[in-house]
Amino acid sequence: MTLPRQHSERHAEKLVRREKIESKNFKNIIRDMGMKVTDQRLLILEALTAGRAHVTAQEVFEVVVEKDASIGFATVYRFLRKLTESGFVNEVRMGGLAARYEMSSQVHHDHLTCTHCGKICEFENHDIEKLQESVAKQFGYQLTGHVLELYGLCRDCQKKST
Amino acid sequence: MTLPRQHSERHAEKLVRREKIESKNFKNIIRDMGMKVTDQRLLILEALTAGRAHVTAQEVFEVVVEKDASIGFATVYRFLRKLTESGFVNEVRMGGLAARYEMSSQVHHDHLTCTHCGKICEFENHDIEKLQESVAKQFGYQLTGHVLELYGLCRDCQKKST
DNA sequence: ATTGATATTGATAATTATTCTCAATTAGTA
DNA sequence: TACTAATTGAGAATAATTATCAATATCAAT
Repeated sequence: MTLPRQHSERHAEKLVRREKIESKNFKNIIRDMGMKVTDQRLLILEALTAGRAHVTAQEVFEVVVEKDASIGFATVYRFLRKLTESGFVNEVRMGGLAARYEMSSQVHHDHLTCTHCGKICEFENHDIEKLQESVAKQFGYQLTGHVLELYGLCRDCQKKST
Repeated sequence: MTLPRQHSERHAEKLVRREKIESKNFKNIIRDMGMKVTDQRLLILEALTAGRAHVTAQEVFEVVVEKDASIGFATVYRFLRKLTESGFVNEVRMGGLAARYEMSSQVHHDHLTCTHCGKICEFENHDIEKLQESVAKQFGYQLTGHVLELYGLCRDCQKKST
């Protein structure tokens, strides 16, 4: 299947422009962290943004090594840690499994999961967040993050189980 | 400091009685799991109940090895896993740190964990629980459970990292 | 552009927590 | 008491992550 030439050219142009913009943003992210901009770091950020969310360090490494066969996984681990510490990336850990990473979205949310069908609703509740802060303060902790997962039966599954 | 003889005798009696009762309960827990009762397993349960909550496998091992120098840490790990799978024990994991274990209590509580040293505080906040209920209701869910883990820097680690 | 101080890199060793293996021992039962 | 299957301890194996260090690349100042 071929597209009309004009269309395809415009498409290519757009891609190039977008790549430049992203690259610029990536560079700014790295500079914001007070670090030097390197090809390896740009590739890692690209992999995190382009691929699916919740990837392991190994998965990031496998994507990046395609474009730069000489990269070492220590570099990936190192940079992921820095990104996590700076808050640009979220680290999610489950059991004893490898940590998974995702670009932190600006929009914070928690999850409400149906224990029967697995449907997930995202929600955000400012009052809960404030109470969490106050609990942490009460114990002398400086809050840096939280995991709140609610489990229940969704409307559909409540009907079915009756 | 010495106590009046009578008192001290009664005290000793109580201790013995309690030990027997606990030992019986421990045996029942093990039998409920369909496993054989061994001295090692009784000692592990004793350590989990007597010591402070939220201990690592290594910490359990260190307590138990005092009473039975020949025990291997594989035995501790193995049994802790079984206890966790059977729900008699709760496993709490934070970051890449060692898992921590506690006897599952009837009293519900959430955790506030230090991301630096792994120290865990338990808390209970009725307001948060009520808000969770209302979020669930809002989405038409019938709430059955939740996980709330707060992460932060404890007072000590805040000082150290300055 | 060249240089130089310093950060970064890749390879590999080290570490940490946990699990696996297996021969010897032990608990529960017949 | 003897048998059978579960359990044990020691140490090897694994898996994820971090530390080490000499070689290289970045960036700021010239």
